[in-house]
Amino acid sequence: MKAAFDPAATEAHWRRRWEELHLGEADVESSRPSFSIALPPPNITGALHMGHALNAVIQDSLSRFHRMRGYEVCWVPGTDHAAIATQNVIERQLAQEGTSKEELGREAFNHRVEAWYSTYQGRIVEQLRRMGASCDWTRERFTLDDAYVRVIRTAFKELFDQGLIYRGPRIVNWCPRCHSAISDEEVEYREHHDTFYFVRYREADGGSGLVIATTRPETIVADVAVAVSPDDPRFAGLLGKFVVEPLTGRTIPVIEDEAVDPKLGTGALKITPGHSPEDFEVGLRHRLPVLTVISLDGAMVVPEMAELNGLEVDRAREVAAAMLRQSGALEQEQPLVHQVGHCDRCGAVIEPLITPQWWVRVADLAGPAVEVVEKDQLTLHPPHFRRQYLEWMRGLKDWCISRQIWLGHRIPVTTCDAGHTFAWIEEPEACPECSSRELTADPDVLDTWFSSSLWPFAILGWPEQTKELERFYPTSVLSTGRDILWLWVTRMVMMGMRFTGEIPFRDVILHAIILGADGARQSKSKGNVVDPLEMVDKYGADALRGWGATVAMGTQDSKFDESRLDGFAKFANKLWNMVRLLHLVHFPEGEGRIPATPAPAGGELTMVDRWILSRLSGLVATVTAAMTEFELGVVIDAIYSFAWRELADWYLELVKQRLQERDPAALWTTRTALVTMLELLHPIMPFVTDALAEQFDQMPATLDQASWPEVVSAWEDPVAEAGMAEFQELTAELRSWLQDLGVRFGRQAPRIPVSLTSGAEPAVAELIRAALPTLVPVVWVDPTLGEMQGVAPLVVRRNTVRLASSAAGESPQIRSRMERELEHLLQLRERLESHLAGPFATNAPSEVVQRERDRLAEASRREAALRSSLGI
RNA sequence: GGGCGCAUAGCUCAGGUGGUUAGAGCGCUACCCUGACACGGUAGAGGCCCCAGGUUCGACUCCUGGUGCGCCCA
Repeated sequence: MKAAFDPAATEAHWRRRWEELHLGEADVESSRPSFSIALPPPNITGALHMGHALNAVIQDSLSRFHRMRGYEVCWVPGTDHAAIATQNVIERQLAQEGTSKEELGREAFNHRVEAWYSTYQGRIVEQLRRMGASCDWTRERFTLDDAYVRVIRTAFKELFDQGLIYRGPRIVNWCPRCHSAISDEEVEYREHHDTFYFVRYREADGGSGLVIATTRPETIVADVAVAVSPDDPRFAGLLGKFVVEPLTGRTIPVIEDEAVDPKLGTGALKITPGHSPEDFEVGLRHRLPVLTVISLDGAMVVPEMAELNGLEVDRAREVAAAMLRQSGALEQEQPLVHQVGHCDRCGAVIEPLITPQWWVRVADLAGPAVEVVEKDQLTLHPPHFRRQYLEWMRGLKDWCISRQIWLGHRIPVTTCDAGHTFAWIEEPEACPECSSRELTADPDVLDTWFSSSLWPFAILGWPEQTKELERFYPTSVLSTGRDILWLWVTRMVMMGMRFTGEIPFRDVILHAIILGADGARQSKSKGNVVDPLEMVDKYGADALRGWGATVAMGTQDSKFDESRLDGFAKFANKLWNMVRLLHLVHFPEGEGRIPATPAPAGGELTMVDRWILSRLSGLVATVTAAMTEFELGVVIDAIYSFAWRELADWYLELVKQRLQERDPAALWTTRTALVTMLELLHPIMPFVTDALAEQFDQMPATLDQASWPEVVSAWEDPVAEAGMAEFQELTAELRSWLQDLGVRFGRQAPRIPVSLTSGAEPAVAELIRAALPTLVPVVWVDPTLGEMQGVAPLVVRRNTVRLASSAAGESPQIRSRMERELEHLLQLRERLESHLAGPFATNAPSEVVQRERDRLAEASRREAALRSSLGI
């Protein structure tokens, strides 16, 4: 074995091996229980970032764990065509090239899109593979595949035929840049510093009227009413009267409506149903007409007012304000900070507009989706998302699923010249009702969240009743970023319930968002995106995965911290060398596989062997429980500290000599501990663990095919654990003591002669006597020999160590250390005494009280010893 | 404005059904290139566990209020 772990060389080899073994490929015919995951299909708009990496780590770790536990695992990968996002990216490219999609034409545009897809699809798959994702690549899906198109049309037609999808003019979030409607969830609210304009509307009969406050004076020309809060005394006399809209002079009524907040602005609100969602609702309630003065391009359409007509909205706002100022209607202007909707894809300001769109009637769909969470058939992790989910679902409005863009799935609806409108799966040539061949296809495309809402069952072959569906649906786990809960998870649940009658997944893991090192969300424009491949190249895939495990369970968004990867890269190397230690025993000069040796009889195991086996058994229990609860952070912490802080730092250090002597108990115990640890770690760090498992004889081709370790209760050994604890404490104290004495620790430095008096059980005393000098440069001498004057003995529990040499001389360091220690003990004793003298002694459980009494006794003993040493 | 989450070492983060001396990685100091590993070892410095009340024998942990930050929704 080489002296250091080389991730780059190892990883390529193991990726190939896993593929040769068809590791990720699910067998529908097997008799094992099922475990399935639908990979949230990444947007094919770009490469994956560290958030995707985290999600891949979670899913892959769970997949590998379940394989080892004997499940038939089916983890289906894929990508999403992300229509609006991709179209935006390509449009930006075209703009840079000085052209546009209109200039290019549909066909050439589609070629550009295909080229883009093939580049990034490959890139994404490459990234996943490099991270070690053991997906079932044979089942990879893309949301534009023919089969997927059919799924979408089938689902759409079913909903359409049942009246759950309808078309109608309603106010929508219109992005003038994308030239499309977008859903409520795709609107991002940002703070704007604008002006609050206070505008007087006089009464039609000449009265002074009232003043409204608005941020959008340009829409005054589309006002159809002024509303005030019911029973607002300020406006009581005006109700039912008419006021004059101050730009074009139209008369409009004053109405009352609950939606008006009397405390906001002036308490009077202009009502513009054509350009405000809230006003649209008010308009419906009062049967008001709708005026539209803004085009789909975001320009004013007011033929009767040349000053405004054709202007961009922003410019029109200034012009309208100027006109009002001039006419005296504008009475006041105030700065106002408020939230303004932006398109979360392109950043343009959203223009609420009335356009005909396709809608999903969600009322019927939401019910079952609420029920399954209420009844805990579907569990959200972390649990606080449960309430958020339920509240959001209960307040759900109809979902706008049509988009006016070029890219995406066409809405499968056609209208004939006789006016028959019908949905289809195969594109029709004639109207099914009247056989007319004069057909007009709907020009819109579908929201990508509609198509991806079908993902968990679409990838398993729905609407056919496939074996895959029978076998792997409902899927077991869905893991995704917590920002996707509304956009996607909720919709998958609704659609899953509607089309399959079952939940699409049992557990949903909502992981944290990975922020850039600067604390901001990763974005290309901010330049803080970290490419997982770069991290894999630099630290190795296992290190990246170790990092992923530590952040997997955070409830809070997490700043990316590269130093964590560095730590795990070092850990991988540590593991490598732990195995190498045993390997060198068997093969001092070459290659070979560490042989499996027979288990020794119980009596041959030393206390140290029994200690590490006991710890190992506890580790198996901890890791298994944590894996089952998806607590990857607990898993990696537990294994890390066992491997490094117990197995490497103590067991291997103590067993070296016995290994050289080929002590069978030592060989067997070391191998057992190493192999079990590798098995437990394999789901999270598959490369280094497989590379190391390969160094052992009688191992499966990959640890994925090993069976998950069982807790061995016979290994539990409290006696060995207690003995080792005493040994470890004495060792640590002795090292510290010697350091304070100024003892040199070099290779050339002579061993320090010390004597030991131990009141511990013979086995523990023997352990100390035999093993301690292998860890600390001391040599035991007879306690009856002369003791170094002026240097106090070291007392740890039942053991006393005295310095027997004259080499160190009188040591001021040790004296000051003793004094510090004494001071500490005095404080501790006082605290304990007052504690025990108070109500604690009578009220606390007796074992807690006893523990405190023991501490006090121990402290008093040490104090007395110290005092005598210090001569005070 | 409503809801949710968070506040722990210089930085990034764990943690605990309330009970010894609160942990990790990285960084920092000193010593050690010892036959697994310098991608290492040993020792160490560094914490009013955000603030104020409350419950309790006992609060970093539970409750209330406050402050600050983040996210989601209006």
